[in-house]
Order: sequence, then structure tokens, then C-alpha cells
Amino acid sequence: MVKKSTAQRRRSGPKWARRPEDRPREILAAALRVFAERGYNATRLDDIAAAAGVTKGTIYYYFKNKDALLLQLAQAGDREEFARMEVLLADNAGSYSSQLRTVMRKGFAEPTDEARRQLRMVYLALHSDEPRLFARAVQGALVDGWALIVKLIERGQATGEFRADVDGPVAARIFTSGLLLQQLWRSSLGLETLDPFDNGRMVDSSIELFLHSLRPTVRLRAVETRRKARPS
Amino acid sequence: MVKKSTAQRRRSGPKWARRPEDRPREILAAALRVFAERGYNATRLDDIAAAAGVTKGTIYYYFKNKDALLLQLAQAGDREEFARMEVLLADNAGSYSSQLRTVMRKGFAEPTDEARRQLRMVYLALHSDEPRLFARAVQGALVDGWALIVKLIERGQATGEFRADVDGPVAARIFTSGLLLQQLWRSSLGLETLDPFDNGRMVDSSIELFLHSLRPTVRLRAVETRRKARPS
DNA sequence: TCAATATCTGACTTCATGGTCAAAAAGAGC
DNA sequence: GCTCTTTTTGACCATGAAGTCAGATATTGA
Repeated sequence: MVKKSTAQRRRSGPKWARRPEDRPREILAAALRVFAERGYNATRLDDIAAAAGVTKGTIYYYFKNKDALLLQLAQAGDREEFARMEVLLADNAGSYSSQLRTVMRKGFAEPTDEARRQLRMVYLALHSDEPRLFARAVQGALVDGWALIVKLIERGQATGEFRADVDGPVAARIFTSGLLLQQLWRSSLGLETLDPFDNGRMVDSSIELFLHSLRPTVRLRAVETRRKARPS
Repeated sequence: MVKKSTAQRRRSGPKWARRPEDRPREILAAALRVFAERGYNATRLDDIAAAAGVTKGTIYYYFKNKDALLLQLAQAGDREEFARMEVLLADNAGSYSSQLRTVMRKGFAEPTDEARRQLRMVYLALHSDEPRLFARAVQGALVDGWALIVKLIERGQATGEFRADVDGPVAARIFTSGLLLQQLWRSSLGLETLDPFDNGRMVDSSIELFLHSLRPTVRLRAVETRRKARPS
């Protein structure tokens, strides 16, 4: 994507060129690549600089610091993600259940395109490297995501598709956070070894749990009140 | 609890005493206090040493390193927590719903006793200081907790109190992780400001969501199949 | 009393990268 | 060509607590 060797050491040409228009984009692109490969902490600013064909000083000419670099990356990626989500929902005029299913799947299933996959890798590493920065990076997207989910739940409640007494805001937060934490622990930390679990099952089951918790029920009194036969 | 000034500088007495039986306990107790107050990273081993009335070298005489100190602390606390939980459940021979409610409340509501509260503070700080260590520290308790919850769900399924087709292991993991991540973000990171939420509501609503997702339902077909009137 | 040993001390070492900045180089304008 | 400004370079710096270890001190046992 970035032409690296184009003007590299043209015989007795200038040592470097001024390219203020392109540098920021190139640096950001390089940062995404390198962060995704090595993780946030393990990435040296010199690595990014090298990958972008500049030196560290140049990064500081265009960005405040390492955190800012990461934050810009995350914001851009999340904006794109949300734009896609809206298109997806516009196309999907099914029940609110199916819209919620779409949102959750899109949000938590493995991404197929490379850029999105890279951003996820960055997030995974970031969570175990710098949780505070991670929180800053994902907060915006999460709050927006929660608002979207709550909106869908409320509309479903209005039509009677979902039960009226469900706590929508809490539901949105609990299910997304649960899925997220599971994924974080499983990929970057060692949980997968200790407690192996398939991500597809995790996502699908969670979504079903989520939708089931929203659906109206008829309590089966006979079962509900039943007690164990023998007292312990 | 720890007699600090008892033999402190008795006139021309010995500079220090050998107390190999008590040192480890005292160091651990001091570590819990200081970690809870200042957080893991901000705590200097010299601080703990001072609080325990020894010097840093002594800590290294009894413990491998700072992490080991933390890990021992966590393990001891969690063992105690589980013991209490079992007693609590033995006393509570109600429905499986109510047992699950008890477990979740005990696990996530604000603790009342000081030691337990301190351990929570330690965990909160640890999560944002050293996520990998945090994961190691809580993994054991979580895996055991999940097993307990799954057991209760399965028993409830056997009696018909819960629906048969629920994915118990996923349910256990999602709800606990969701609640946990919410609490972590809200206390040690800045989420509470951006997205204020009452912890009591969070816990209670989550539990209800959890139980509702386990309960058998009678699908209301008329509502379930309904689609939005206008196609997009 | 005097080793021998267990316990404890505290000064010292160590280590690597994010960030700074003066100066060099490029290029625009005249 | 010659300034002047913008862009880029790259050598340098600052930092701070975890962990080590040689030796000091207490205790035990004979």
C-alpha cells in the first residue's frame, strides 16, 4: 500500500523528501500493522518509524505521543465499523430480535477483512498491555454500541416483541461486556488453555441467551415453586 | 492486629528479632493493607516492608517476588470466600433460582467485611495495573465459580426448573464476566463518569436477566413472527 | 562460651525506551 | 541563487523501583 522503495536512495538524489500530505497516513498505516503484529508495548516507536520509512522524530512532528497514535487508529477504525453497521441494519428490516442478532454477530464474530482483523489484534494486545488506554480506546464505540442496542430493545418492547419489564440498558451492557471479556481473556491471556471454549459457540449461545432474556414468558408455576425433595 | 511497637527499640535491646513463624503472615497482612490502599503498581516493596516492620530483604527471604506475594494473598482470600459460599448454600435449600441468586449476589455485591473489601480493592487496582497478573489471580476462583454455577444450572434443568436447551457453561461465563467487567471499568477506569450506573441496579438486573434466560418460556407466536410493516 | 546456622539488613546494581531538541536538509518563493 | 520556512533527522537524556547479595545480627545447641 505504501510505496516504500520508490525513491529509496536514488543515486545521489536527496536523502529524504518532504511529504507532509502523506506522512500522517503512512505513519498511521505502519502503526496499525506493527501494533497488530507485535502488540502495543512490544512495539518500539523506532519500529513504526522504520516501517513508515521515517525516523522517530517525524512521528513526533505529526503526533503528540504513542498513545495519541493508538487512539487515532482506534477512532478511525471504529467510525468505519459503525458506518458499516448502519448500512447492515438499514438492509435488515426483520424483527428486532434479528436486528439484535446482526449487531451482536457483527460486533463479536471474527472479522473477515484484514484491516478490521488487525484492529482487533491491536485491541487484544492493548487490553493486556495498557488497560487504561484500552478503556479509553473502546469507550466511545462501546457507549455508542450500547445506545444502539438499547434503542432496538426499546422498540421491540414497544411492539411487544420483548417483555416490558426488562432492564434494557443493563442487558446491553452485561451481554456485550461478558462476551468482550471472554474474548479478551481467551486470546491474549491464558484462559483458553485452562478453560477451552469455542468462540463460535460462545457468541451464538450468548446471543440466544440475550434474546431469550428479552422475550416474554409465561411462568410455569408448578415448576418454579418446586423444591428439592430431600433437605440437605 | 500486628503488634508493631511492642519491642520497638527497647533500650539497648537487640536491633531485631528472629520470628520466622510470624513473618510470612505479617508480611502478607501488611501487603494486603498497602496494596488495597495504594494499588499494586504504586506500592513499593519498601512500603510493605515498613508496614510489616521489616526490610525489603526479608520479604525476599520468604517470598519469591512481588507477584508471588499478590498471588498468595489472592488465593487465600478466594479460598475463604468459597468456604463461606458453601456454608451459605448449605443453609439455603430453596429453588435453584434462589441459590443462583445467592451465589451471584455474594459474588458481586459490595462486601461488608473489611478483609474482603480490601481484597476487592486490590483486584480493582490490579486489573488496570497488571492485567496478566490479575487474570492469573482470579482465574482459579472464576473457574471454580463457573463450575458451581453450571452445577446449579444442570440440577435445575434436571428438575425442569430451567429449560433444557440452555447453554449452561456459556451462561455462567457470560453473566459473571459481564458483571465483572462492568465493575472493573466503573471503579478503576473512568466509565462511571461517562456512563453512570448504579451498582445495585446492575447486579440485581443482571441476576434477573440471568434467571430469566434460564427459565422455560412459552413462545408467543403472534408476536415472535411479526415483522415491521414497511419494507425498506 | 563459642561455633554454626538461620534470619534479617540495606546499599547497590540494573536496564531500556519514550520523548526532546538542536541542527541539518529540502523546498518554496522571490 | 539566495533566503526563509517547513520538514526531518538522530544523538541524547532521564528515570526509579524490583531484585541481589555480602555481610551483620540473633538464636540455638553443645
